[in-house]
Amino acid sequence: MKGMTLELSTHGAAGARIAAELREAILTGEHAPGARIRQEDLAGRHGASRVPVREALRMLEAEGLVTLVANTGAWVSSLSLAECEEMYQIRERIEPLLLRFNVPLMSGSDIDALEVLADAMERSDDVETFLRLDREFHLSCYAAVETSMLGDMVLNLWNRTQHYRRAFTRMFRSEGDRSVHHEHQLLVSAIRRDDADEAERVLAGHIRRTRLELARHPAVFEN
Amino acid sequence: MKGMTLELSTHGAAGARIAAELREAILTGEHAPGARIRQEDLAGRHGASRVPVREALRMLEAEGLVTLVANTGAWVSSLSLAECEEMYQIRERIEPLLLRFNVPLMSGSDIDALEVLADAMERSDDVETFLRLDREFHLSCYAAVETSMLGDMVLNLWNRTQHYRRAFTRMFRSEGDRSVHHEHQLLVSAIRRDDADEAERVLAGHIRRTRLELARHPAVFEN
DNA sequence: CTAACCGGGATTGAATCCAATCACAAGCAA
DNA sequence: TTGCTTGTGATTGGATTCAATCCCGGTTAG
Repeated sequence: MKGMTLELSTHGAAGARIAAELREAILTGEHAPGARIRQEDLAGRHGASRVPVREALRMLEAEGLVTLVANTGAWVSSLSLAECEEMYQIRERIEPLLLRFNVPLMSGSDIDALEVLADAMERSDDVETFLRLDREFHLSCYAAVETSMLGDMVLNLWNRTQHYRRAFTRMFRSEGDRSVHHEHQLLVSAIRRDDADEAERVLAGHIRRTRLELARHPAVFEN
Repeated sequence: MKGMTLELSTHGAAGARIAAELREAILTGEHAPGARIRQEDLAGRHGASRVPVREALRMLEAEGLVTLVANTGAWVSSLSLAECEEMYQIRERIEPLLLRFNVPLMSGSDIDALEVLADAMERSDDVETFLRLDREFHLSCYAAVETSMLGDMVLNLWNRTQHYRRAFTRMFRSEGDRSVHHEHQLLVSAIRRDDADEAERVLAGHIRRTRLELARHPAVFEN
């Protein structure tokens, strides 16, 4: 009876916990690309030693969120416009596939929830809620299929480009782009009709248009 | 003059070095899927302590080559047939894209080298050389574009499925499949004509056919 | 005979300690 | 002033040490 299963014995998860919090801090923008990450800081902040901190940094490096240089330090990764475009091109190829896997698995209420998200997003004016709803909308399109490596890859691509999506939205959202919402509606409609082919086409076009829009605003990647 | 730049100051690279050797041991089949990996063993084998060993394991876990369970241990990752098929479907979508990036960058001698590989592969009878040449042929199709994350993703997919490609070849190569060589020739020909669209189509079909062939032989994934 | 229950050995996880490297500023020479 | 050198403090890399957990026997009660 000494197991204490209640507090889910936190031994053996320190690295993962630190990685999760640092990942969150990067995704929320609390740590911007290029920011230096000091091992001692992180260790202190989490009440741990530097050993699990270094494991966490290795994990985030593998995810591409952190860049490590031997004997020198760790920084939040940055992307050039070319790299970001490459990621969008990859997304354009694989997200439709993931969507195809999901379409036949989604229930009516799943799709209703999707529509609610799309509507809420259309009405949102705050940048952060817009970003949060957009992310949730798209990831919800892929939530029906249980853990798959394709899902992990897509999530990772979203994470690595998150900062630039935020920067873009902050700078150019005022030039309001209605077609995003239109495409989201088309996507929901195709999913509801169980038309995977059409859903794939709409999603690919949506990502492609977003990429072209981004390429038209290289200022997002300055400094 | 104490710098000793000759022996490229090995400090700060122990984890990476161990990871590279373990990765190689997994890819060559020296460590099969399911095999237990003990930290102390690896540490002893490389004359290092367990700290860099654990970093190496984290890296390989992120690559999907190793599976870690907290407080329990590390094993060489295995794949189910379904997971392997998923990876082939992903490859079918993204390798043509990577090929498209490369086609316009390849020189005449690059393409000649490709043809030499295809011919050598056709004449090979040993399983290991067949595998090595097949891998080299395909990866050479992507070698012109410098380091890109798409290239990393593709390489990773090849690595994770390497063992099952070997198992398949060992079991069923006798039922000799000529269309592989035919498709390789078609691919070289399309690249030489600088026809990226056709190269994409041929490659996607090639990967797709390989996947279907694999799915027809689930015995590869037993045990 | 079966199944639950210890307990020791093996193994992993994390903290501490020491070594190696780097960034940077002060000093020096041209 | 400008550029190079040098030494010192800050920071990371790796080894050692200690703690927590798990695996797997044997043991014992039912």
